[in-house]
Amino acid sequence: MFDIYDDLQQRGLVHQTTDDGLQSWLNAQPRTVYVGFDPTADSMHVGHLMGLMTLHRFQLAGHKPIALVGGATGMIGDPSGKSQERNLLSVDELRQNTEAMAEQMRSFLDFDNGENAAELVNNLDWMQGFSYIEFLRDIGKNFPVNVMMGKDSVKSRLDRTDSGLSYTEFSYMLLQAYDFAHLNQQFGCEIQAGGSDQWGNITAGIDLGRRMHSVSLYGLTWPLLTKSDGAKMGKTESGAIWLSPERTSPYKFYQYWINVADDDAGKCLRFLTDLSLEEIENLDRSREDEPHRRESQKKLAESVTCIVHGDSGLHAAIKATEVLFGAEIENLTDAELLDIFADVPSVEISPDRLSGGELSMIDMLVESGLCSSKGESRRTIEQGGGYINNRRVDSLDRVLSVDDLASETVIVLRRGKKKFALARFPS
RNA sequence: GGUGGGUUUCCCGAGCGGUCAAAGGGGUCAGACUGUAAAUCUGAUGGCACAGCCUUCGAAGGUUCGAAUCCUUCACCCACCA
Repeated sequence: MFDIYDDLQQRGLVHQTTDDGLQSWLNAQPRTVYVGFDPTADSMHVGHLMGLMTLHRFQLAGHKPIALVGGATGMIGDPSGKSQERNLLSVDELRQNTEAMAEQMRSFLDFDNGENAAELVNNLDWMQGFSYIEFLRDIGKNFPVNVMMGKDSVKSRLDRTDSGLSYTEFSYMLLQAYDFAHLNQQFGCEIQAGGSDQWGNITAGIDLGRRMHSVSLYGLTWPLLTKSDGAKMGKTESGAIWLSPERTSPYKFYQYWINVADDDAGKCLRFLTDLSLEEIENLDRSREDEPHRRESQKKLAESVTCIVHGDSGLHAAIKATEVLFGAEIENLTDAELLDIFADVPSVEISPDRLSGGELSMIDMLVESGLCSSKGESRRTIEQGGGYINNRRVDSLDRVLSVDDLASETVIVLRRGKKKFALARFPS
């Protein structure tokens, strides 16, 4: 067992705690900690990494982690940090999402290592048996509305004139609070961790535990992971970065971390990797002294991709990176190319047009979707932004031929630095 | 209800009878530099059969050799007065 509090503290992961004695309490004996995840989609995304890694660390330190998937709370929608009432998901969607997320947890937590094996629970299991009357009598009775009204998550919504807060969302914290009390009874769980926006819900659970069972519970929040420019980590113009390879390919996932700004790299390394503090400090120094080597980003991308996608996913991502950012592409097989460019859009074109010498680069860029009009295509080529197999096209009249095939039937097109498309000419 | 002002290309915003596909800025896209970064610099930025042609300036009509620019009607927005 190592000092988890000290570890979290040094990594900057302690935002708020409910008790100053938390550190010694944690070190006294193995404890059971829980973090909740709402099943809002059929995959988790980068935003969930903080919670997953926190549980992961607790487990490494010798404590018992419980990952709670909110099958029940997900039906309500947490108003914390949300500016608008949420749309309700269907029971069916929630069930699928819950299962998919549970599967993804396996990369982060060990569910069968005996002593402090992780537990996976779904609050729907204990919530669905409740009748409304029962819940009001047993649970609701313990919540003073005036206290609830004081919570930031509620207050901020009441202050808005453009979007209110439904009774349903207002009641959300009762459900989450009950989860904590319930896990305490069932698993002896005594501490709940969460993002800083969960503070209100966590303390509500602690209050409930004291009122219902006279137990002392603890809470811990981590800071929100944001970028130095204020934006949310894990969001790109094209949407969130997901953990599921179907939604975000390992290559894209890897690239996201490779491209993390220097200013954010240190934080990400501390929050999202298992690297020792000593290693991280070395990387900090490397970023300072030889930033061009980007050791931090490489290490970060490697580490995070590996835990999410495993060794094979990591290797695929690195291989793809080498090809995409390497020299001219040639002498590869279709299989290799299609694998590497798995998440690149592709168009299928009749091979006759290739052998007939009638397929111009101008048309090709438009047909592949890299350019939206011939004018744009023309411009791109004129400015040196059009590439075939990573080799720049220098003439507006360039016509594609069978000699341009990078593999049996594929030509790799590129616009600018990073936008690729595949043209396939199946025979 | 009355009187003025507005509606411009992705956004903001100039233009006020021909030299207007329409200044300038932002954004975006390419290029250079670089570290697959940031900053910076350069170029591009309606479509096409691209030294030319076609379609755009709230909508529909009209005046004129010619209109984003003038007139009429309609729609929406803003300001001031009731």
